[in-house]
Amino acid sequence: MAVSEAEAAVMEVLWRAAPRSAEEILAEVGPAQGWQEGTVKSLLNRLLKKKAVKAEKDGRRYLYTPLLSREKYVSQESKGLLDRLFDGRVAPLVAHFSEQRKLTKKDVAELRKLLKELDDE
Amino acid sequence: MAVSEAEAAVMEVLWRAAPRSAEEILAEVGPAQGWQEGTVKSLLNRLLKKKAVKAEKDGRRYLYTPLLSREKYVSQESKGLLDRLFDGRVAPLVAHFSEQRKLTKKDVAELRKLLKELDDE
DNA sequence: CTCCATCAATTACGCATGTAAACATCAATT
DNA sequence: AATTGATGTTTACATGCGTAATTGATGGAG
Repeated sequence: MAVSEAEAAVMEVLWRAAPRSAEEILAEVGPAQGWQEGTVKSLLNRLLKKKAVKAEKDGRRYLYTPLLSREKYVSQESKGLLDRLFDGRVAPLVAHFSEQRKLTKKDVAELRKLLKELDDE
Repeated sequence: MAVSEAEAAVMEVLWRAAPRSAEEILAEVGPAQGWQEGTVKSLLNRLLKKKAVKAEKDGRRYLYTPLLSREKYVSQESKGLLDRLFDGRVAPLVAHFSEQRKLTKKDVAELRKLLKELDDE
């Protein structure tokens, strides 16, 4: 079962710093998403069921820690999109953004650097 | 309302060639996805409701044509992923694929070419 | 004309999701 | 010990999705 988008918002908090209590997570994600307590609790429980986080007791409450790494999650999502829309190839994806003028100067500079580094191998 | 993944599979058929009848669409997408008639009809109707396709009567049946372009769909999906996972910047996305060794020789060659063309502007 | 075959439209159903209320537990306070 | 406040657990409910069966319309065969 995949981690949904709302669940991912909770994961993001945990990826920034963990372990965290439900209260801390709510404080960080609640306002931005307009969520309240029950919602965050539910998301945490679904993440537990999906083995994307684990919880350890800390006195009266629990502290949550990610089990699924951000790297892994990002990989899955990215690969999914790439396969579905660009036949699994990266260059067409970048070409797409280029056509949409979504490449900033900084992007271009970084891409150049990246390619140069690939050369030096 | 967003076009779902199953719906997108139907759109792909129409993007390849349109207008098409439900029967033709089924023939092309059914076997690959393991769908049968009713499923494809439902998806077509949902796409109609979402204004992603239009239908025009052709004798006893309908011919379907995309209203949503593939370009636009790809843009929405790509931008969504980019914003959610890479803070809206392209270079980190490519760096990610590079680290995952998902860049083929061909990708690298094409990226080089792309950057060169950007130079010539 | 009536009946059948062919399409499309409607309805259905289980599961995931987003969102949250209700309930349970338990430590701390009165 | 009883109450309260903080937390976590369970249940709920509307919506969307994947999948399909059922119903409805309509043009062609007899």
